[in-house]
Amino acid sequence: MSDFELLEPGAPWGAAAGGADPLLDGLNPAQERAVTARGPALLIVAGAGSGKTRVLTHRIAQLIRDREAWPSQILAITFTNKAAAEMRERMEALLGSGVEGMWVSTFHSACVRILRRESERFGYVSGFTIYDSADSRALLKRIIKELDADSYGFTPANAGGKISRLKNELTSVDGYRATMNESDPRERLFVEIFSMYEQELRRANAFDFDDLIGQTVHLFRSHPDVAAVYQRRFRHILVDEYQDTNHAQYSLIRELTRPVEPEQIERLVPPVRDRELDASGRIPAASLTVVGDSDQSIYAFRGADIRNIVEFERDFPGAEVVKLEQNYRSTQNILSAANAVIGNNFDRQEKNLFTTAGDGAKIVGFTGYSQHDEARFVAEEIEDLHREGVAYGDIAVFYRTNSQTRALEELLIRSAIPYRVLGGTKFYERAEIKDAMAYLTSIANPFDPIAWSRMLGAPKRGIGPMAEAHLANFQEAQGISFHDAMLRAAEVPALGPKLRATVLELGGLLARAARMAAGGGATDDSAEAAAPAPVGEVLKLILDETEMIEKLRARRDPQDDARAENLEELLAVAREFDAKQPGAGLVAFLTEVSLVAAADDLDDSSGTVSLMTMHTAKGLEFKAVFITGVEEGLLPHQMSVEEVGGISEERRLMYVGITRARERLYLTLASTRATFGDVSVAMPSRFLQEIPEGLIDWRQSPGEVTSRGGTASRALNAPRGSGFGGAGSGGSGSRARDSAVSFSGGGGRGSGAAAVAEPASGNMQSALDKWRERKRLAKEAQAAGGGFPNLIGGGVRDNGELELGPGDRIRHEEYGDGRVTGVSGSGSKRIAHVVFDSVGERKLLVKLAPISKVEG
DNA sequence: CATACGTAAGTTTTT
DNA sequence: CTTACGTATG
Repeated sequence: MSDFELLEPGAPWGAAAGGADPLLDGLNPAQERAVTARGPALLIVAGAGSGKTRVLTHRIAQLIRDREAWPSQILAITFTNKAAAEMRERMEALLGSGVEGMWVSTFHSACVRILRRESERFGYVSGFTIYDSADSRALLKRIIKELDADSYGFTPANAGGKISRLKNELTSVDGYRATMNESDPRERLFVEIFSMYEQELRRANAFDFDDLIGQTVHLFRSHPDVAAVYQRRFRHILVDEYQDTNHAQYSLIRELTRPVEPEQIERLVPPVRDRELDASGRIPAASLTVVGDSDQSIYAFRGADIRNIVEFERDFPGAEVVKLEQNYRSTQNILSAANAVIGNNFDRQEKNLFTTAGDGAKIVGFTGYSQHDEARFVAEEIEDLHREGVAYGDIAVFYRTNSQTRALEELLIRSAIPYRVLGGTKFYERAEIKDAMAYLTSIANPFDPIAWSRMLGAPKRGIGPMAEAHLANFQEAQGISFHDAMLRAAEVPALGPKLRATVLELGGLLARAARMAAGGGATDDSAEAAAPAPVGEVLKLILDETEMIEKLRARRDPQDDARAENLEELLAVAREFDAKQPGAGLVAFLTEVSLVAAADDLDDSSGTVSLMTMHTAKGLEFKAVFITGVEEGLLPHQMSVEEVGGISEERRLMYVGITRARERLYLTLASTRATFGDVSVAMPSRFLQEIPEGLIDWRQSPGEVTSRGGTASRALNAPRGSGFGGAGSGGSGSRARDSAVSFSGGGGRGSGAAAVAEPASGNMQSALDKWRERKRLAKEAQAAGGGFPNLIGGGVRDNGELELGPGDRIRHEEYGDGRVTGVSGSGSKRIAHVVFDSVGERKLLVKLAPISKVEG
C-alpha cells in the first residue's frame, strides 16, 4: 500500500519532532481536545465560526500522521462536494502528500459509490440512472395519469413530496401499507402510486435521490456480508453538519459503526488478521466523530431530525462531548446580534458565542419603499465597499426565496457589479441541457424511459406521443432495451415508413455512441479494441448528428442563441471533466452532474459578488453580508408560520445568515413587495426586534417608510403604524451621506407624521432636501409607468448605440447629472465611469443604465 | 405531429 | 409577471 509513503523521514514535522505538535499549534484548549480525543464516539458541538473545519482536518491529519489509520480507513462526510474538495486540499497541505484512498464526500456521493459497486446484488446494473426531482415528477405524472389519481387530488408534486418523506424515514411500500388507514380510499390509492413508482424505478434501473441513502441502508441490512466489508474498512467515520442528518442518513451511520460479527469475518477479503479483532473475536465498531450545531439546523423540511444530535450521547454510549464556543469569524456586534436572535428559541441548550475580535462596525439597516429601492441600496453599498477595498468576492447577498433574485440582479447589472447567482435555476435544469443530457443518460442506461422519451422529442423529428407509445409497448412486450426496440422498429407495424426510418437512424446513432462510450469491443469498421471514448467526444457526436446547436441557431429568437451557447458550455464542461479525470467514463460524468449542489458552484477566485439563499449559505463565510427581505412573511416565511416549530427553524435560518458575516452585516427590507401583479404591504420581521437597538445603524428605518406604498409625499405624511414596535425606528446614527437621514430621535415613535412635520430633532435642511428628492423620484417613477415609487422604470432599456467619451455630460434617471470620466469594456459590456454631481462616482453599464446624453 | 396562441395557475428552503 | 398546460390551427 502506498499509504506508507506518507511518512517520509525528514518531514518538517512529526510526532517525534519533540515539543509542541504542529497540528495542535494555535488551537484553543477545546479545539485541541476535539483533535486529540480518542474513543468510540465524539460529539463536537461547534458554534458558528468556531473553527470546526480546522479541527476536523487536523484530527484526520493526526490520525494519519501518527499511523492510527490509513487514509483508506477514513470516511469523512461533508455537506457539499465543494466542502469535500476543500477538506481534501487542506489535508494534503497538512500532510504534504496525497491522501489517496480516503473517502471525503457527501452522503449521496458516498452512497452512489457503494451502490455502483454492489448494485448487481439486488437487480440493478451499475450504469443506473439517478433521477433528480424533475425526473421523479415526470415518472409520477405518468403514474398518476394512468391511475386517474389526479381526480383524488394527487399531483406529481404532492405525491413526490410524500414519497420523499417516507423514504427519508426508511418506510417502504409494505411498511406504509401496514400502518395506513385501510378504509381511506385516498390512502389506498397513494399506496398504489407509491408501489408503482418503486416498480417503475426498478424497471428503469434508476434510483431517486432519497433511494441513494435508503437503498444503501437496505443493502447493508439485507446483506451483512456486504456491510461487513465497509464496517471493516472504515475505522474512522466523521460527519459534518450532523444536525441536518435525516433518519436514513442516521441509520446509514449506525450500520457503518456496527462491529463485525465473527460469522462474517471468515468471508472477508483480504483475510482478517488477529490484531484487527477485539477480545470477543469481533472487529470492533468504527470510531465516530460528528460535528454539528443544533442552532444551525435548517433542513427539517427535508427530514433533518434535530434529535440525532441532541440524543447523540444516548445513541452512542461512551461518547465524549466537546464544545467549541469561541468564534474566530465575526466581530462582537455581529455575534451579539446572532446570540440575541437565537436566544429567543426556547427549546435549545444555552450556548453563547464570544470573540476577542472587538466590536467592529455597527450592523447597517435599511428599509426601501420597494424591493427595487432595497436592491438599489444593496448595489450602492456594494460599490462603496468595493471602493473601500473590499473585493467583490468577499461580498454576498442572501435571501429567503429564489424569486428575490430578480430585482437584485437587475440593479447589479445596471451598476456593472460582477455577480454570480448560486443555485436557483441551475445550469443542469435548463431544458436544452436536459435534452442533451438525456442522450448521455440513455446511452448509459438504455432501460431508462424518462431519458429515452425526452430524447425522442428533442430536437423535434416527427416522433410524437403515438410513435413513442408504440415503441414503448413493443419494448415492454419483448423485454428488451429501448435502444434495441428502436433498432427493431421494422417489427412495429404501426410505424409508417417515414417514422420507421427516423427511428432506425436515431437507434443507429445511439448504438454508435454507446459503443464509443463503452469502448472495449472492436466494431465492424474499426479493428482496434478501443478504450472508452472521452465523454466530450460522445457528446460531440450527439450534438453533431442531431444538429441540436445548428437548429437552435437557425431560429431568430435571441433566447435560442443563449440556449445554443449553453450547449457549447456543456460540451466544454464535459471536456473539462475528461481532462480532470481521464478515463473516468460516462457514468462517472453523469453521477457528478446529478450530485452537484448549489454551493458547489462557488468559485472563490471569481471576483464576483455571490447571491444565494440562506440555505445555500450554510458553511460559508464572507467579509460583508447582506441579508435582504427581512420581512414578516418572507423571513420568517409565511408558509412556516403555521407549521409547528416553523418559526424556530426560520430563526435558525436568520442565525445562520447573520453568522456568515465576518466584518460587515447589512439587514435590508422593503415596505412594499410586489408579487405577481399587485403590491402588498410588508412588515418588518420580528427577528429585527430581537436584535438590540444599539447594534443597528438604521440608514432608513422601517418607521421612516410608509407601509402604504403611495407616492412619496403620501409616504411622508402617512401614519407610522406599520406594526413595528419601538425597536429600530429611531435610527440615531445618521451618517452624512446621501441616503442617510434620521428624522426622529429614539423615542419618536407614535408621532403622527415623520420627517417634514418633525424636523426639529434632525437637520431641517437635509430633511427638506430628502423630501424634495423623494418627490422627484416618485414623479419619475410614475412617469415611467409604475403606480408606486418603483425607482426603476419598467421595460428593458437598450442604450446599445449610445456613444460616450470622457468629458460628456449625461443625465441619469436616479442620480441626476454627471460627467463621464472614462469608458471601459466593449460591446454590450461597455462600462461608463461617471462622476455625478450629487452622489459622486458610479460605474454604469452603458447598455442598460437609465441614462441619456445631455447637450453640452 | 408541430406550432401558435390563449388561459389558468402558482412561489420555501434542496441533495 | 412568469411558466405550464390545453386547445385550435396549419
